[in-house]
Amino acid sequence: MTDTAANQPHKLFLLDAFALIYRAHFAFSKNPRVNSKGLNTGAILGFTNTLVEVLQKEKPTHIGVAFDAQKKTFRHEQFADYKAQRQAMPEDIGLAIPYIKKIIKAFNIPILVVDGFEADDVIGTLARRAEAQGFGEVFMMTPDKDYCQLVTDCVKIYRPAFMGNAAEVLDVAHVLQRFEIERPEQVIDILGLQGDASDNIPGIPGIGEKTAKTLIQKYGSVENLIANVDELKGKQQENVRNFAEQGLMSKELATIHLDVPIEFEADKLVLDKPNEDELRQLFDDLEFRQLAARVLGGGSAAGVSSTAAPTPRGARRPKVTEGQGSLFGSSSDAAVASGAEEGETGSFGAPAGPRLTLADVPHQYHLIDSPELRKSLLEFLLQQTEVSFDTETTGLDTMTARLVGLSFCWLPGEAYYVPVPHDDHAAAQALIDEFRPFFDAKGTLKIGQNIKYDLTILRHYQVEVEGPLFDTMLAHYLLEPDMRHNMDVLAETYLHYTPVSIISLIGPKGKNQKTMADLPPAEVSDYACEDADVTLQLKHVFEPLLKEVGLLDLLNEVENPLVPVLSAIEYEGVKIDSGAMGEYSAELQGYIQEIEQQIFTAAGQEFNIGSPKQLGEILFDKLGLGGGKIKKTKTGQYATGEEVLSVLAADNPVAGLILEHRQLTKLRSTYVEALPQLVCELDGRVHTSFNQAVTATGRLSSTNPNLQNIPIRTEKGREIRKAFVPRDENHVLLAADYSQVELRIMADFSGDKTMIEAFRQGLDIHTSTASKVFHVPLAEVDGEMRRKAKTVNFGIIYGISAFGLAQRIGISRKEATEIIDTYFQEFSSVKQFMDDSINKARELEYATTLLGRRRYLRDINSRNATLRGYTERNAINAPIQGTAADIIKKAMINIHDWLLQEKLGTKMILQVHDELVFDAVREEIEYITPKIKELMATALLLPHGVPLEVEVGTGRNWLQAH
DNA sequence: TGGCTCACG
DNA sequence: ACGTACGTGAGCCAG
Repeated sequence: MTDTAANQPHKLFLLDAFALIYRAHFAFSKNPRVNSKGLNTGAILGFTNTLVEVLQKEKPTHIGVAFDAQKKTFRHEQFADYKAQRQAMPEDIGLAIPYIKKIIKAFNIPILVVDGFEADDVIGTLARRAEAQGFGEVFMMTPDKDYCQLVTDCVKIYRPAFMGNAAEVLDVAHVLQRFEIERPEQVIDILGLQGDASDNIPGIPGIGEKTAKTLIQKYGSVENLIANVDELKGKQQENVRNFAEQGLMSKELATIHLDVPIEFEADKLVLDKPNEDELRQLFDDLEFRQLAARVLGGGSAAGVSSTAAPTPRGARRPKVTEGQGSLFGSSSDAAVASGAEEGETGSFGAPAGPRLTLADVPHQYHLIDSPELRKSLLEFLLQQTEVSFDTETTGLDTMTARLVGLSFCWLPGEAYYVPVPHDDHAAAQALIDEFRPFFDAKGTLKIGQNIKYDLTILRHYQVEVEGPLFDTMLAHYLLEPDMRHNMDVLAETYLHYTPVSIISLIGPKGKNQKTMADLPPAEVSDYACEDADVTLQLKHVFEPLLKEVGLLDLLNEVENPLVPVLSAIEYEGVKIDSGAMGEYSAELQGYIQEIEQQIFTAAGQEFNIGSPKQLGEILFDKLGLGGGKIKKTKTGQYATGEEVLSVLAADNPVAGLILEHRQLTKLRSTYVEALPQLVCELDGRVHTSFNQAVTATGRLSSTNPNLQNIPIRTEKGREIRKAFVPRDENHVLLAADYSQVELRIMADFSGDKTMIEAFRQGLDIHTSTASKVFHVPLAEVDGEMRRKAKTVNFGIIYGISAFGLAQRIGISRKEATEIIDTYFQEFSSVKQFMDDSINKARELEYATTLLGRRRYLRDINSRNATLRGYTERNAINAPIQGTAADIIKKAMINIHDWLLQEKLGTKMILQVHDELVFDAVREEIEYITPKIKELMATALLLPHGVPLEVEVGTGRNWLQAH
């Protein structure tokens, strides 16, 4: 009976199953978890983790999990379109549900379903009835904001931890603040007015979040608003009048019903002990080892299925997709609990579990530590057609790291580790030289994970590794461009194997962290061998997958051959004139202080100009700028971005001063101060890292420092380029730029006669566009028209919108629409191309470049208009931006090969998306200039034959070279 | 750590 | 009606 509820600190948790499941599924969508049977377990793991977390942390006394009824609910009958827009449940979720129900049952937690009602009605009703019975605390566990209408002093929302956010309890105060209302029930009125796109609740046209809040603050409810519709003005009045019925219906739909025919019987919801055997079986089937250890106690999970026989040595490479598990034994006894299992969102704390070592799986890893053994290893290496190798070093910075060891593997499960005497450079060099024949061997495929790192390390020992190469990181990048390509995760996902973590060897990050050099070779050996082994096995998984989707050529002809090119570029580095930087820093400092004083005087006080928060308060609260309409950021702060301040600058000079201050401090801290600090002491140059596996489109990115965003657009910024100089008097910088590559690609892909003709004639493309769009002869295009046309041209590549164009050139949306319409009349094939790109992407759910590189566009058919729009613009832009990336990558490979082949001293030192920079030997300039132009222009031929043009310049610094 | 702002193509 | 141009990386502030 329920009489015990009244006076004890009872704590009831009611979970909204579907809401939590959808969210969990989404959380794993970036790196899906698939077990060896091919089941996507993300939703199951996420949901179960949330459940376990709440059980362990919150210790509820009572609990229940509510599911939506399978049949139609009363809402469908009331309103035919209800949830009609919602996509069908993803297949993975449908498959996950039975498992989740089984898990809930194994926990002995009741499942609550009432025919004709949704989970929120069930939960709402139970919460109300629990409160009426004097129950202590009720938590509705859900990420769904509709529940805000139900919150009382006793009933709260519990939003579980998610994507790094801590769990959060929402009480009455939170709700009132968030919706700016007086009573929680008014949440329904807000939702009734503004609607809810995901549930297809229409609301009233023209009313969004802000208007809804304002109107409810004034009128209190939808009904009262309608009653006083006469007070409203213009279009708004019309809308409220015409859609009054729809508003009331929307309110009704948003209302959670509290009269579901279900009793609240506290004793049926008392938290019971789980059925451990059932849970163990389920976790075992699902391969949730970490979770099993956490819920059922350490070690127990690993012991369950240890009877599985190790895979015999002869049985190589069972296919993962067939659910066989990996070479390292059946997946259930090989992969033991490890910190990595729970994914990398960080939201699921992973306490240290029992960890088996490699000793528990079949492998033969050998330490090769004598001249005789090395000789013998080399002989074997030279007989192989493909070998994976890995370097162990003292750190991640290629400039300072020393080699500690080399590992090699050519048969799965069998690897060799060669320690390198890292404290004696001559001895290390001698040992590496022993293996030179292998690195020089042109017939041997060298396989590595992020092999650029290994190449650069070896380059410091004068070893230039000969291709062909195969990088598993890049292989995965082509397969799944928007995921991470960390080897441990790849091993988990594709081999169902958990590699030894590096932390277990060198300790956690901190000042006591060891390096590989601090450990005896015997301890490093297994780790190093395992890396080479896993890499080899990943290659064998990825290669057929790539072949299947037609990406193997792109990998073998572009990405892999680019690796040594980038390694060489990074190794060379760029010389920085630190003295010039120092002088410029002082000069900037002078300007900054001057402006600072002016700002303080204008503000009447000193404050931190760099703090958007303080700045906003000064500008808007103290000085009262902005005249009424003040933009805020989504976190509720005043927006103080460039856009806002440049508008304000018309009213008050302070805004302009702040913009100038921003610009100067940015230049100082990001470039002038930071760059000299990154100059390598050994050679006086900065060595950036080019990341080949981060962008969604196929471009490179540059970090540490980022040399792809060195200022050029403003005069004071441009100065910085003067400090990028050639290595010595005998060199100059040579910069080669593609002119308008992306527009040329679009002209070619669309086959637009007008635009192609303009490029063929060598016209200035923006002037030519202006002439067409504004209907004036070429000669009469003025600067303003050209500027606008240029913005339009860029806009086209990005998937133009009238709003965006209007914003950027400061015209009305109507004018922007007219310009775009005219543009599409004049360049009708371009319009056709954009439509085709979207339609093709709708069908395939990805877009491709000229070389077949893919960008997945899984939201292209989303019902969410904003998301869909964003994805549609990607469908237009990705092939263009990505093809430009394909082209310059090809050019880099060809130029690098040519420079080597001709034994020239000129070095490629930078790539900036459409530009290559060289440290050029003076005497070579005449010879190389036309060749570089030619190699860039012909790296790839566009299908319709639109020519690519390249501009080359030279100078004593990067600025002059342009 | 995430949000904001701003540097580049 | 909705919200609004594509792709990056870094420094600073605030919690």
